[in-house]
Amino acid sequence: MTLELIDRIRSFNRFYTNIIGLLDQQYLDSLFSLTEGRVLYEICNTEDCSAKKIRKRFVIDEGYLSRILDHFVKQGLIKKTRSPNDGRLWTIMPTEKGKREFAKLNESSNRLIAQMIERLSEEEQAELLSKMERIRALLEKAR
Amino acid sequence: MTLELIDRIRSFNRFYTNIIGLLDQQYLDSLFSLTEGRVLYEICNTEDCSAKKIRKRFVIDEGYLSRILDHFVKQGLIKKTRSPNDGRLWTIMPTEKGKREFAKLNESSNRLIAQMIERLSEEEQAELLSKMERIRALLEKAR
DNA sequence: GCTATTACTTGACAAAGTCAAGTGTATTAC
DNA sequence: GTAATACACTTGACTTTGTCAAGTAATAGC
Repeated sequence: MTLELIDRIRSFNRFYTNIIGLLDQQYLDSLFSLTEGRVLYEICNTEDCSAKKIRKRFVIDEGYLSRILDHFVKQGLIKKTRSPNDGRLWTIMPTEKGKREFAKLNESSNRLIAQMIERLSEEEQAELLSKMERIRALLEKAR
Repeated sequence: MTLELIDRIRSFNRFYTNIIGLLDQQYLDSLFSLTEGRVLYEICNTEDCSAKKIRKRFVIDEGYLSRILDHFVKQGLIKKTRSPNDGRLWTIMPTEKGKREFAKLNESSNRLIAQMIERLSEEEQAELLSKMERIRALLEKAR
């Protein structure tokens, strides 16, 4: 394996870290931190969501997550109910307000991505996506 | 522009955020935070480096950067000298120790990337890189 | 039923990042 | 030339974000 190859992959990683950083700046204007946004995303996109399931999706300290969820409850964004099957688990459901806030965040993320690619032709946009998905397939295969 | 396209790009972004997150965990074992590592990288890879130049490479609070540099000086990783041309600027140079520490960090990053792709064939590795570089070209063009 | 494990919570703390005012140097406008 | 302005960086005060470990309550394994 050449160092050249690795260096260039790392260069891409720095580049893409910046891209993600730019996109994440939207959170500065929102009510949410980046991590809170990610948590809300999982809550709104996971069947029978629980803290346990969220922690399977990405690395986050248990206590920190607990506090974020607590904060969401206080803001009226989610409801927690004890799971009927297993009393240690809490089932987490977004409230109507939670769904609305998530939809807002979602739209603003969509707008940003749209801006990011608006100057590309349709062909180029399709090419971009197909390359992304190929990268993902390769990296997942390599795990 | 279809929503489907945007959704799938966002899905890639979440995926790649996790990849970068995994790679960044190496910093937990090192003497540096992620941001410090990035700053040290720029110092070791920029001609006539200054705080101003670092801030052109990525978004970082001026005061925060100043403190990181101060910390590096105290650790003996860098030397700051007033620029002869413009007394407002400080020229930042890594010391021998700074270069060594950076080399360590660098090697451990290289190892991680090597691990990440070791199960791919040479052809697949080359394909991965070429797709990354095409993505970068497209996104830079679109700016 | 006793022990161990699991899911989550809480307290204390540290790290990371932000904001605004402050210092010294350079540039611009007259 | 000098007064006003801009620039590069520093410092103080602060908030946000994240971590660690001990604690509570429920379940699982024997």
